[in-house]
Amino acid sequence: MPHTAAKPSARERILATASTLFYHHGYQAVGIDTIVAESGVAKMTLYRHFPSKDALIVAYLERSDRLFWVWFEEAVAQAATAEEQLHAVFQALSQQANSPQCLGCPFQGTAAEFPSIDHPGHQVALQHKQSVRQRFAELAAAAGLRQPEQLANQLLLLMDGAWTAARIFGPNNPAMDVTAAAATLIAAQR
Amino acid sequence: MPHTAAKPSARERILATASTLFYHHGYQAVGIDTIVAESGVAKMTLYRHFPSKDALIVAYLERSDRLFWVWFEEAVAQAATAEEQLHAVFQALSQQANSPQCLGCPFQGTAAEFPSIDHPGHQVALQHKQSVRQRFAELAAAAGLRQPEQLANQLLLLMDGAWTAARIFGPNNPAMDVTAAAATLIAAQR
Amino acid sequence: MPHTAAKPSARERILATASTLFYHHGYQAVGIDTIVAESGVAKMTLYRHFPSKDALIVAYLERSDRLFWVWFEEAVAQAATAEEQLHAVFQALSQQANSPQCLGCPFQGTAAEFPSIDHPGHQVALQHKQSVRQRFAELAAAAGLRQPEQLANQLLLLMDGAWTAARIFGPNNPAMDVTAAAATLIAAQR
Amino acid sequence: MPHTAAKPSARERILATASTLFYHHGYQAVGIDTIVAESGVAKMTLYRHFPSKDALIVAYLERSDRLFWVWFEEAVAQAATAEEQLHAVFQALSQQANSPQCLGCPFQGTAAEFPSIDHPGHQVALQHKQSVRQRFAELAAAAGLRQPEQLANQLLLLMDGAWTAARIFGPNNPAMDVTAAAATLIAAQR
DNA sequence: ACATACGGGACGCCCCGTTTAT
DNA sequence: ATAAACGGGGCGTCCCGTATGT
Repeated sequence: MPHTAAKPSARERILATASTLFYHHGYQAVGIDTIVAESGVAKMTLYRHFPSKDALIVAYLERSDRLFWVWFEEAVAQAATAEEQLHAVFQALSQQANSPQCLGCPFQGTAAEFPSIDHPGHQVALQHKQSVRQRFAELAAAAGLRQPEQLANQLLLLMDGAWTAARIFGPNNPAMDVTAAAATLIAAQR
Repeated sequence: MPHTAAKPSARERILATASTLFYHHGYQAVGIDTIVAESGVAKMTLYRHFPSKDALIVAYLERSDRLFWVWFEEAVAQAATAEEQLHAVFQALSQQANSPQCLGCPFQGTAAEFPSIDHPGHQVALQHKQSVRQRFAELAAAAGLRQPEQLANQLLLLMDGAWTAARIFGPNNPAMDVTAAAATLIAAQR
Repeated sequence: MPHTAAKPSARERILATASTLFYHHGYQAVGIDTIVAESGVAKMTLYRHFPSKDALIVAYLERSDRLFWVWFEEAVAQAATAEEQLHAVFQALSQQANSPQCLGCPFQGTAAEFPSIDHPGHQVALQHKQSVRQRFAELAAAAGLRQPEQLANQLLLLMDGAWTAARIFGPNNPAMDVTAAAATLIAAQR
Repeated sequence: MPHTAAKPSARERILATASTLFYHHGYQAVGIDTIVAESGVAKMTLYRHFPSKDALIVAYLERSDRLFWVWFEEAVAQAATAEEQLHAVFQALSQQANSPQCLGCPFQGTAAEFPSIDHPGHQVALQHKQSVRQRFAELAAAAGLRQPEQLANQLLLLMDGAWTAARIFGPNNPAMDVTAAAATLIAAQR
């Protein structure tokens, strides 16, 4: 049964609308009513698919996580060796963080609006960052670098610094030098 | 008997209370009534000193900026040469970002809750980050390093990455390796 | 089973509650929050039905006007000739003004709390009194009395004096003699 | 020691200012700050002379009572016999109630804004009205009329009706016929 | 599934009567 | 006497989640 894709399901419409709004304005600034109005569904429909606003936020974050890894592995796939793959990720990051539509990392915003580490949104953000760190460590180990765990930490710092720069500075921000910084840190572990 | 300011002024009490609350819970999660109740002043008193919540937020950010520079220059003052001063800053950062009470950088949270670059809070955050970047460039130039502007960008990325790690991970986070990363980037420009 | 409006609508509950509170305590002494709490509705519900407190006051006054005329015409209906109808009104007035739950005329209180003749509440009060005066004139003319306009003025003075007595004195007030006074004034125009 | 009257005492200035404001705008609509500003005294001075706003209201009402009786007895003094004195009072009333600056009876407004009969202001109003009723009864008895108590009640109703008309209608109101009405009621008791 | 309403609660900004400090 | 402070209250708005009616 081919999904004819002509009519996106209500759930997807809601999630897409909420994603855009959350990413651009934050969570508390976007009300349920706005999401309902912009996605053109009834409020009860939203609450049948997402039992609460927090659940919708978590769904948005999981979607963001999936999209992040698509982007990440796409960059990785363009290089052959593990070390080159690390460089490729930071080249992609430099481009992404300086593109006009980039507003930084959704998980940073989540941790900012929900500082309590117990909040479900914060938990998703934490797990996401841990996964990124681990993926960096995997690539560093595969590249035969000396201290893969320490390097993974340092690369994570660079990446989050780049996302922050994108958020605060807008385009043409300090993240333009993140590729060189990553290269320096990687080279130091060779 | 010197009356050594035994009773802090109402303005300072309000600002101190608001600072703690804003830093721990964000802006939209903290209501004026809560600030009024916790600081033990009347609502009218608050509104005489700060004409709006936004003005109070800006005052909090300016205070945060002052405290940041006190912290920064204290670290700088403990080293002799400019290059050592850069190292000192990142040693202090590593400590600070891994201390239990650290919740990251207030300006990052500000930019997250007020994504529009026109918002007064976002503007204060932007100027703060630009000042940090410039101070890094000054120190790098004074140290006779080769590309002070690029290095300043890279160090700013590291610093913001460390603040982000503190916010998301809590204590014992990847920022523990920020000192080594900074040292590597600095050494690469020698 | 006829569903005979078993559940009074929110609008009516609000208006009934507000009417009682306004009549007993005045306008400025009764807050929106009190009305909301006593009528058991949400504040937004109140503001959906009445866009402002002034609008609610006007609705209360219009309701009072309707109830006044129901009371007035009920008294009129108990007599046959126009002159007897005038007497009947003042008999009802004497009773009403001396009943324990009577607190006088709502429109007098309105004009007292909103002295400016331009205020919407004052305007409603003025129109109400003009209507009463006109109705007296109609009845006087129908009774074939000599100076119906002057008599209408005088009867209006008596009626408002009775309402004032009820308000200030409570039960057993000078309004007990209003019926005789009206009879004397009517007889003088025969 | 002749009081040179050049410098009215602070107390009198406050009371005069408050009287004008209370009479024109009511009690709850006039704030202490306004009275302080308009009378040009310090707030502490006001509170040294009047321990509370209610006390100031009572002082205003007592002053109004004194002025009322000056006005009343001035009218009485212009007639010889008791019956003519009653007529004179209502002639003065008709004039007063139709003068442009007349806003009705302060005691009616008091009873309207403070419906509870226990309120100190309401009490002053009640005693005032009782005194007027009694003075009418005295004059009626002195004139040898038949039912002085009933007549006093009726004349009080007329007077309060006239004050109400002045308040609600402004100038050119039904109180223009109050003299004739009083004359009719008096004649009926001759 | 849409649209509308509802209940409960919080919030922002403002004003008031009164007291205290300077 | 100037000025600030204080506790309490008020109005109008918003939001979340639920319950209607069609």
